[in-house]
Amino acid sequence: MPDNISAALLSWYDANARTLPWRSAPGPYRTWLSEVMLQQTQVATVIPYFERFTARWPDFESLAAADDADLMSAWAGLGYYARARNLLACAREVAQRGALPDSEAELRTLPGIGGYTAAAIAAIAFGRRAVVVDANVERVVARLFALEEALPGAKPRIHALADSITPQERAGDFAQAMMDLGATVCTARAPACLACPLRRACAGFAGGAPERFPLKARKPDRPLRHGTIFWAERDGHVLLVRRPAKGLLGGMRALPTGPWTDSPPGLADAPFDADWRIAGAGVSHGFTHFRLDCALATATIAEHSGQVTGEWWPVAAIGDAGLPTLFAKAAKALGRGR
DNA sequence: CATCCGTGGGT
DNA sequence: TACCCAAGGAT
Repeated sequence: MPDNISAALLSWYDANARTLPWRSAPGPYRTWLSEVMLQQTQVATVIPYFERFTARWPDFESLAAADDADLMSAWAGLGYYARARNLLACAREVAQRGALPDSEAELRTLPGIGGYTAAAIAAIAFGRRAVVVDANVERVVARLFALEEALPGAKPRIHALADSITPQERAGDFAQAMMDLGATVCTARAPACLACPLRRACAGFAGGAPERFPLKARKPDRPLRHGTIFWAERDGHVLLVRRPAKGLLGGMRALPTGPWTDSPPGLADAPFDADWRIAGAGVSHGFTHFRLDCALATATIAEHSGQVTGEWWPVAAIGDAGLPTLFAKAAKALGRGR
């Protein structure tokens, strides 16, 4: 049965593989870059970022020489900004070593490369047999075997089952085929079982309710937190700061804020004394594990007193500052965004 | 092992 | 609308 599954899937893939930028001119650099961008991020979102990155930084050497701020700005909007910091650290390490290692174990030691990404690069870029398990594979496997054990506890079991159906040859194509299948046929909400090449082998389909798998524990509600975002304008420029390297939106250029709190903090934590005014509209933003409501405070000043650490950015070019979405929303709400 | 870490698409 | 979900990794 395992051989039947991989053969049927590879045959389907040969006829139905998606055309994706990283599948043309393949190689270690493009495979690595795409896999990092695709972590917890959908294909449609990644494509324009991948195109811009590969046009500007076509190989490890050019990326390794990139300016940190330029890299972070180019990543702005893609989320999970630790990926961008690790991307740069990884590129510099690879440039120093001369090449990306081709074994799972060595790949696994590089910044930003965990178990999934190491397996994916080994299989896709280097033709190694590796067991590649992402959320698509988890879903397809859970349905194929009608797995009653819930995630995340079922991960070891799913990995073993994925191993059992991974072929000795073409493991990279097999992995990509599983992900294409999960993204286009074996989807989370309404799987298109009648179009599935694995239908006859699928215990979930046989049971009549494949969409029930994989079982998952319900996630707790996200708490609501509050903050204030400060828009300080002087002579056509707005004050921007660099957030601390670690933590939320770490390392990103940003508008000044105070810490997030359980109730609206108002004008506490303003970057300097001024005639701050709360704007009529605020911004709401959802993060992975909490929701955030922010008031917007504005001040226009002739010159600031005291030390202000940050940079004064042309308001007309605020769209080029590389701001994370929360702050891009704030600029837009104030009529300064694009 | 549980938390933390973004964002946009789809329903 | 509110929620689930996505080519996960680091701590």
